Amino acid sequence: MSSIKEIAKQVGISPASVSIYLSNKETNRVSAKTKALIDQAVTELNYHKNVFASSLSTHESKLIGVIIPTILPLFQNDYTNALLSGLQTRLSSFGYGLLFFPSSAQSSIAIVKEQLEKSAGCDGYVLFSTGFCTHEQIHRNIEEVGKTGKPFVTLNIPKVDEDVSQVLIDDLAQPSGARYLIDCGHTELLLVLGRQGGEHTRALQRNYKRLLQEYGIPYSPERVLYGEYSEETSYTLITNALTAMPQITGICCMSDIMAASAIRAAAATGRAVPRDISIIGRNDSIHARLSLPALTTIDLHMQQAGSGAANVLLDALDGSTASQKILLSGSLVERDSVRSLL
Amino acid sequence: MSSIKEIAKQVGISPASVSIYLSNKETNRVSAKTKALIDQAVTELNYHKNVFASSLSTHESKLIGVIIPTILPLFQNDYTNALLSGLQTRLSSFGYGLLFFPSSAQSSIAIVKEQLEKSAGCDGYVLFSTGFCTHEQIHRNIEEVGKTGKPFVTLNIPKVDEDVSQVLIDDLAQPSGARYLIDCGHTELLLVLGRQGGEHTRALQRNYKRLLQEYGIPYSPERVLYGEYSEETSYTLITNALTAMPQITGICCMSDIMAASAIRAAAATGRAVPRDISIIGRNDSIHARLSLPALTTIDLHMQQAGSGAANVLLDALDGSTASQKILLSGSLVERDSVRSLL
DNA sequence: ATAAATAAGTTAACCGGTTAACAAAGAACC
DNA sequence: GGTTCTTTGTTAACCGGTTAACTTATTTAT
Repeated sequence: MSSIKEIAKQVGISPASVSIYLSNKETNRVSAKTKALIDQAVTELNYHKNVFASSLSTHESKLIGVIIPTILPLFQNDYTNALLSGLQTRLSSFGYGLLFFPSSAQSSIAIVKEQLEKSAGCDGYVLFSTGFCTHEQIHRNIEEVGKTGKPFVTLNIPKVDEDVSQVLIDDLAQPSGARYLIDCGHTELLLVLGRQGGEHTRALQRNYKRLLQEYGIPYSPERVLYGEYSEETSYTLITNALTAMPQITGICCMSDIMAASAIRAAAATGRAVPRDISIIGRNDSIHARLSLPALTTIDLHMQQAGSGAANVLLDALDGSTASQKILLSGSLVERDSVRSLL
Repeated sequence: MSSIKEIAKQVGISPASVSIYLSNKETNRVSAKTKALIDQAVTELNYHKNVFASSLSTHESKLIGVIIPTILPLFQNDYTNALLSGLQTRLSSFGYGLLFFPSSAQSSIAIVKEQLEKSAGCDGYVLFSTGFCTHEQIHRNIEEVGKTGKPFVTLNIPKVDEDVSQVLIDDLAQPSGARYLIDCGHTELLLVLGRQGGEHTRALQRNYKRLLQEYGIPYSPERVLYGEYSEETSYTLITNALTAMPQITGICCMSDIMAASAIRAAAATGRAVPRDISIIGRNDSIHARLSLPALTTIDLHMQQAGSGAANVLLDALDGSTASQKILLSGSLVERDSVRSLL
């Protein structure tokens, strides 16, 4: 590893001059001749600036820490990937890199602590909430990240009172899909949720109950499934449910993956979609476009949420101290998996 | 941001002692009593070790740089995500974090250079190859990363002569799917490739030609499509191709996404899969399991490749200097999208 | 011709931790 | 009682870059 000193030695100047030039190529404190010599030495010695040394001095690392409290492998989840994608794209265009920390812990809170442990030095953080986080844990995690004193945004988190920047997706807790099915005349519904105990699931379920009440449709627990966002679990559960309850005409799923599984489950139990049964997904991920029939779904604008979070963070990094709350609404994407009964 | 000095001051000892304890809690150079005091101060002052300062001293950052030469948003690609997932999971369990650098450049080579520019200080690198990389660029990129002197692994890269560690997927360049279709009696084939010019696509195409020759099947360019790994592009191209060439009975796709699109295209042109037309995918991603009929596909074991790469890197980080080449074979996963004509 | 401004560069302290080398006090040993 | 070993620390240099303050030589202005 060549250092700034070696460059300086080769050119025959002081390390300071090299640093001055390298951190601002337009400086007029280094002559054109010397600049050229430095450039040459940089190439010859294959010099790359040590970010760590540099950050240590400048107190700026151009690195954002990503805190995702999950025990599942990363990069395997639709929601998170879309969010990350939007985030990365935007941050990257402002010169910021992303940092993912290791963690061997098992609980949401311990993971966050462990990841923060190794992260001091980042310019800011993005805190995700996942299907593993309970209400209580979300608050603790926000508090923990807050203690770093660095700017941060929370993402994919149910609305929270704390005075922190957050990008909220209005429809995250809204059973908009179910409402649409009801509006299309369906009353015999199946609701496929994520992970039992997770805050996302709980909030959605709460509002679903309220929705049924509003329409005077009875709520029955056996019509609520916990598919755990997994295609296998949801396929099995839905297949069983459809067999046990042939009167079902509409399935509202909390994710497109589970909705795609629902299509398969419908086929497995001899039903055609949407003729015999209507299915609605959520997220408008690629699965919605690929499945046959293509899924009617709620676009949660996850990618936009990611870039929105990046914007908020960028503002804070820029010195803005006010916490921002960005509210995104989901939108219905009508495709071919829902039939109106009216 | 509290520092080690503040801890030291509060406890009334030298910063060195704090550092000694904090970098090895089992040390016997600090008394139990002092240890407790330090722990207390750490909690009270909410101290987190500055990784950068620490790495600077120890020349170890526990951070791996991920170099992905693409201009597309990250985390939106099946292949890459599976690879990253395997990589992250394994590296994480050994305490390594992942670093993604920003880049605004447009060419594969410039991106790699720019990302390396900001990365000195990582303990090692993972170099991806993408559909954007030509043969020439892949070599240049390897050379560029090699110049850092840090251990690195190449991933998702067609076999390369250089003496560098690489995880190879044997089937990356093999038209195993096409061979299977032919073995099932299909001779009127459509090949759906990725991006024209990309090395992955080129290698596969070359070997596909050879395969047809081997079986005495004529090769015709209009039966080769460049779907660009995109569901829309491939859907349009395949729909058109099926309309123009009704004799086609088998479609071999370079990705599951394109295969899923092929199913939709088949439906759009009035064909049933696999009755009228057989379709085979590649990667065994979630799309293969979700589509209806479920896709017969080639499992490339991407996730395993990722963790394999992590292992190789871990070895190198551990001091092993020999470059390793890990060879993974793809395996056929038979589902419901291919019908035997024999 | 002289003062003031500019150009080009240097010195040295600092960022926050780490670690080799050293030190002082008490315990253990002969 | 003197020597050696432990225990529990400290000092100071260093990692690689940055930057305020300073210096010297050269222009420019008056």
